[in-house]
This record gives sequence, C-alpha cells and structure tokens, in this order.
Amino acid sequence: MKEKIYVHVADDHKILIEGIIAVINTDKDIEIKGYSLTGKEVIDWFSKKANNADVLILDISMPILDGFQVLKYFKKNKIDQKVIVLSSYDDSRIVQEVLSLGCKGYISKNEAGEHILRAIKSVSKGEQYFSNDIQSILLKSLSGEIVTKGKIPDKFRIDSLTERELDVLKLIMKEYSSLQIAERMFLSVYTIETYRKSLLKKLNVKNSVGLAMYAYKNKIV
Amino acid sequence: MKEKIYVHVADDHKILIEGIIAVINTDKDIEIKGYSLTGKEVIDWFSKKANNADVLILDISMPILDGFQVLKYFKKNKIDQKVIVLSSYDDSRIVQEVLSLGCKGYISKNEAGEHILRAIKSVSKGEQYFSNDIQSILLKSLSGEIVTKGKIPDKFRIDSLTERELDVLKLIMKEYSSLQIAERMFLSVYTIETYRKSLLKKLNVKNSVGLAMYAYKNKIV
DNA sequence: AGAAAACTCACTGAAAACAGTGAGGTGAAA
DNA sequence: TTTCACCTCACTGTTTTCAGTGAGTTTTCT
Repeated sequence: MKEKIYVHVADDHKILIEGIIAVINTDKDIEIKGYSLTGKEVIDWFSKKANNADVLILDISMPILDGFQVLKYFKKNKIDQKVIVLSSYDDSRIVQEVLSLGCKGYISKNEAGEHILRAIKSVSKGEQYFSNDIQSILLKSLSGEIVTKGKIPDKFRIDSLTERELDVLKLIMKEYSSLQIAERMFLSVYTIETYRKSLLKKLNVKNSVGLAMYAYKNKIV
Repeated sequence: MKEKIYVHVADDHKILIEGIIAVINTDKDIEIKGYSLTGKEVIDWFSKKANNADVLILDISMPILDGFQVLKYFKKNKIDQKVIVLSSYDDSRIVQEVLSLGCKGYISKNEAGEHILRAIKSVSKGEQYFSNDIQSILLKSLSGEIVTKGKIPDKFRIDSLTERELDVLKLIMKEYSSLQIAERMFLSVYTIETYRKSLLKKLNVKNSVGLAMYAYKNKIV
C-alpha cells in the first residue's frame, strides 16, 4: 500500500495557499504538512530536522527571502529536499536557474491545479515534472545546446543558426549591447556585430526587435 | 429567504482562481458565475447584458487590460458593477486609485480566504469592505504620506500605458523605425522618440528588445 | 474653473545598431 | 589536399536609438 506524501507549501499569498490546499485535499494520497509565507519561514521549518515534508512547493517571489535564496540555502547546506517551483514567470532563464539549483519540478501559476497533484506524485517518486508550457520552453532551449555540442542536430536545428550565433542571440535577448556581449564572451565588438548582421540576414528581419520576436517565438530566449 | 449571490472572478493565475472558487464553494449563499483570465475577457463578459454577476472580484495586474482599465471602462460606460479588487500590492496610492474608480472593496492577497466571503456579502448589500491591513493603510495615508507595506515592485506600473504609447509600441513590433512610425502616424519623429523613451521607462527595460519581450509576453503584438 | 494627465514638438549629444567589405585561421569533409 | 563552412577581427560610414531637458496644447477629471 502507498504511503502518504507530505507536502509543505510556501507562498506569500495566503489565498493561493488555501487554493492549493483545497486542490490537494481532493487527493487522498497527499497531505499538507505545513505552510510558510516567507522564505525565511521555509528555511526555519526545514532546518529543524523533525517531521519534514517530502515535497516543498515553493513560490519564487516572496518577501524576506525569495525562492532562489531558499534553493541556494538547501544546496549550500546539502539539504536534499525535493522542490517544485511555482512561478508566474514563464521565463526559461528562471527555469534554468532553479533547475541548476536542484529544483525537481516547475509549474506555472497560469496552469490548472491538477498539474500540482501530478507534479507532487512524480517528484515524490524521484522523477521530474514540468508543465507543458515549461516543457516546450525547456526542450527548445535544450535542443539549442545539443546543436551546440554538435550532435544529431538537423531536425532540431533552428534554421541554420550556428552555435555562436545562438550564443549571441541569447545574450541579445538579455538586453545586452554588443559591447557587453563582447566583454562577456571575450570577443571583439566587431565580431559580435558580425554575428548580429548575420542573424539579421539569416532570419530575414530588420532589427533587434525582429530578433527578439523570432527568439521568443522559437523559445530560444 | 436569501437569494444567492453570483460572483465573477478575474485573475490571470488559474490556480488562484481555483483557490477562490474552492473557498467560495464552502458558502451556500454564494455561487460562481464565471471567470476571466484577462481584463479584455472581463469587459467582453460584462458587455453582454445577459446573466451578469452581482459582484466582480478583480485582480489588478492582468495582461492585455489590467484592473485599472477595466474599472475605467465601467466608469466610462456607466456600468454600475460592484467590484472587489484583489491585489498583492498594499500601496495606499493604488487603493485610493481604485476607490476613485468606484471599486467597493479591496482585499490583499496576503489575507485569508474568509475575507473574500465577508467582502462579497458586504459589497453585495451595497456596503464597502476593506480588509484590516488595507483599512489601517488608508487611515494612515489620510493623515500623511504614502504608505507602502512591503516592497512595491517597480515592475508594477500604476501608470499603465496610454493609448498613444500602445500605438507606437505596436508599430515598433512591426520592426518599423521611429521615422517610419512618424510617417505612418503623421507625427514628428521627436514625438515618436518621446514615446519610445516613455515606454522604456514605464516598462523598465533597457532597449527595444525589452519592449519586444514585454509586448510579446502581454500579447500586444 | 483649475488641476492633472496626455499629447505634441524641439534640440543636443552620446551610444548603439546597421551596412558593406575584406581577410586570416581553424577544422572537417569531399 | 583542397574546399568549405565557421569563427574571428578590422575599418568606414550611415542610420537609429537612447538620454536629458524643456515647453506648448488639448483633453479629462475634480
């Protein structure tokens, strides 16, 4: 027989917490162990080794200590906590950031509550879970990296952009200027400008707004 | 015997909507009539005179049209709709703004769900309702300066984009230069540049790539 | 009627983007 | 081994964007 899965919820909006609790209560296998309104509370809660939850549902934007800092704390103190991040930001940069910090699932607040249940069950079994929106964002950006490594590219290959062009495009999306990109990539500004021109040409757009639209549509970001 | 109170909920986070529905379902006197994910949907919904809700629960920050604009629409078109604003920002300026736009209740998302039930009942009877936090903020602000509880994120714009700014933004998205936009709108290039600057400032982005990202995320395109 | 917000235009100067051209070096594939 | 795509850098010149400041007009709200 299955054991119950115990969950802790952290979000600065009580109403949202109540909503999640309501959703979770519809499932007999999952039970709420507690909740926190700030990142600090979360850390306090998980520092006491006693009766911790299996899964932590964590909002990114919280007062006092935000979700990032909570994850960093876990990592630093080698606390192996299964975490599902709940965020209103469907930004692949954020997804990748929390992933690198050891988070095992990511759900957008825009999605329905049932995703939470599925996510909790997957993550508690040691699997990962990402809602559909997030998955497609991740896949596309991953395929970019596969291309980067020179493996099995063709069908995943985004048009005919080269590795370096993609690198530059990603930094352009971060609102960096050519100079800033050059510094970051340890290249000459001339080189960056060359890539810019080549991007404009290959993607057949007029300016960086066009680049941004393309990148966004193709979830390169 | 009491009649049922019908409620419409508008928020861009589905999970939060589900939470509110769950809370409301615990009360036999109140019933959900529908929900919206953007301000535009709200206006569409309330423009059809058929079966409207008694009370609208309205989130301030929504894509496409935010809560302010919805309230302005009601005011302009003399739609006498009872509205409870649901906001994460406990800023007296915002409270006063929505009050002046005819909103009858204000609840912070930081507060528990029971406040919603009380608010709905009060407002449906024609009374006003403000949660404790908000009341104290209002009182203090009457006796002095601006009160901000917690951080007021600069990402949140009291000054939503004006019509002209939106027009310009849309043309920027078509990869037009300022000169081309000026010709198209029969305005001076200087004017367009002014709007560009104001867009950058209001949206807190560095360059037109940032504008493009914003426009795309908010489906302005 | 008066205040506030929105709309419009102007000028300057600096920074950045865009356009065109050329060219040396590398590594992989034909 | 030669070709070819990719990566890198350079220079010139033009166009566009961004930043700061100011100011007149119209519309809207109080």
